[in-house]
Amino acid sequence: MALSSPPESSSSLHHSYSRKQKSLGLLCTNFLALYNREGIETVGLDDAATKLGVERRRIYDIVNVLESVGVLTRRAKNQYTWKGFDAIPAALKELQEEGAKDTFHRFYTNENVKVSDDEDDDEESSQPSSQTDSSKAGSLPQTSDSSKIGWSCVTDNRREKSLGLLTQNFIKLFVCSEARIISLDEAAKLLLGDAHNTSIMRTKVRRLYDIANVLSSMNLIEKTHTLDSRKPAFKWLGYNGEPTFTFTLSNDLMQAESRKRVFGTDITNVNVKRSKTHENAASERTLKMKKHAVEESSCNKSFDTTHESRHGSRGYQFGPFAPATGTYPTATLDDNSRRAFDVENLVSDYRPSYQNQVLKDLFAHYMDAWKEWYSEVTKKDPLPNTSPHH
DNA sequence: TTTTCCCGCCACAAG
DNA sequence: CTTGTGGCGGGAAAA
Repeated sequence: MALSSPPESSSSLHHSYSRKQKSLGLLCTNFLALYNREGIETVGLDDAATKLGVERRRIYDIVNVLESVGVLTRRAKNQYTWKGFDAIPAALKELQEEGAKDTFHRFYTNENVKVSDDEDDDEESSQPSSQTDSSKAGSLPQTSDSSKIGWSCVTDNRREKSLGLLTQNFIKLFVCSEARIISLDEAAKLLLGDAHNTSIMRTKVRRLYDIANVLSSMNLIEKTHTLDSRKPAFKWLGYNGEPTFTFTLSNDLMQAESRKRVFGTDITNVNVKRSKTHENAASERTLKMKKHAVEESSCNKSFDTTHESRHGSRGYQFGPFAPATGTYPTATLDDNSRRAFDVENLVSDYRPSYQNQVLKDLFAHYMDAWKEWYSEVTKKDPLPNTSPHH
């Protein structure tokens, strides 16, 4: 047993295609690592797709939900403005107010999810002003709607059918109710208010999975289980700060990232395609870092006492998604720490993840910080390095 | 088996 | 027309 990792069957045969390395959540994490640093002000979709080695389509998914939370704003075709995590609080507040306004009176109880059967979400209701679009119009008395706070969700027309709105509505569920934990099934049902059409709901849930994954990588929510610890569900974390990688790395990484980027040659990210691909050789035994079992519950709670959202200053401060409110009935469970998860993906090179020089460099910095953090948390350092911290 | 959810077809809006 | 955006759901990996 060389590598920790999955409980896969016996001999590790060709590690074929793995969905985990293609997940939206991971992609989002990388996206954030790439753009969440001072100095960034615009992000181009092509640029992102190229650097991250994915198709455009996926970038749209991420960008749409990030925009729903204010981290990004569409500026023009193919171009977005980076607002950063600092824009989240305001966006959240806005959602809350907005949600409280319209028909979003959901009464939840700590132990019982009660939902009235009447209609529900779709926050566009509000003023029943029949806005029969087009056809001249000339002078409309109450035109109003001149976006007050940047992106407003009203004013939207046909096309705006999902993802962005779904994300906002999903967040409203948390932010406008007492519910701290909601399963996607419940969310889908609530955000649908109707549909028992399995088909409709199935699709909705698929979208929610996508959204939940990127929201998770931002640490706005966390995967857990319902109170009766049965069905998987998500817990609202709010804006506690850290987006996965919070430390700022030195300049050399910046440099690395801005290394030449030519159009014709995209990164080597091949499409392993899904299917039982035989997998190309590439089995180079290189790094084989043994991942210490972090399960030592020791590392949990620690940086919780003072959660200032001021990230950016160097230093580690990983936010291991930690069970801040440590309410895990039975410890253990799938504690796939985002962090450990990422480490594993980045370290193993027998499988190409979203590669790029950027990530390699990022990983190096990340490892250093991790070592430091590790030795501090568990008074024993994994290596001769001793952190000077008291 | 069920749950999670990636992939990419293809509709439709912009150039 | 071509290109940019993104619904939508099949079906395969993961649990």
